[in-house]
Amino acid sequence: MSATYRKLPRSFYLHPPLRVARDLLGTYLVRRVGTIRLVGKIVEVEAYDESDPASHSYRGRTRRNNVMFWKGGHLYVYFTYGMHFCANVVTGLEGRGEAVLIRAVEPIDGLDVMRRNRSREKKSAPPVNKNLTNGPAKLCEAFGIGREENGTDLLGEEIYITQGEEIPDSKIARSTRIGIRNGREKRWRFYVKGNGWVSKPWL
DNA sequence: TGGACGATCCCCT
DNA sequence: GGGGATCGTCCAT
Repeated sequence: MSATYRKLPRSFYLHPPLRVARDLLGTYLVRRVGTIRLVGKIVEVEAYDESDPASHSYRGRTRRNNVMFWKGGHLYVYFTYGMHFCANVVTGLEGRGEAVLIRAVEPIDGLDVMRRNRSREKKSAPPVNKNLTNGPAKLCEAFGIGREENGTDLLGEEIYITQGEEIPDSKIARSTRIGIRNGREKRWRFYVKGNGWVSKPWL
């Protein structure tokens, strides 16, 4: 791969979640399973930290949220609503309880496998069905991310993030976060303006 | 030990 | 636009 697509170094993740959230927009999430390579451009994210009543880490470290307290650059995957998984990028130093939820990606490579993984998806409108990856649980299903991927080191070979497209500030929108009660006033959601895979472009 | 609820999605009306 | 699916986690009893 060219220099443009270099894997993000550990140092990228060792910053507060608001900064990492913004910087993640335009980067490429990569999943490798054998010879298969799935790639999606990150277009929507949300930040969470330990002082934040909406965060899983708010009430301290537990078995469920343990990975959130690891050092930046790991994947925190949680199970919710009895049937869905969501993936977060852990940020900051060891012990801080910070993460960035990946809410949407634009499919770049491996779309046939993503469609197969999203088996419940019935209608497929050409050229690409945005329904494939325009939500946090949808993209996990498309990328085959579940319980077993919790704690994955993003500097490894299985799941990682590379540099991608530079998104200028003028193309970044900011809003309150989706689907939470406590801490709903915080505008800690970031997304790429006009991108067709953003989950709720009107918010 | 039990019950309420959740960083969601999909189908039905 | 609304509700059901479905279960791990947390907190109150």
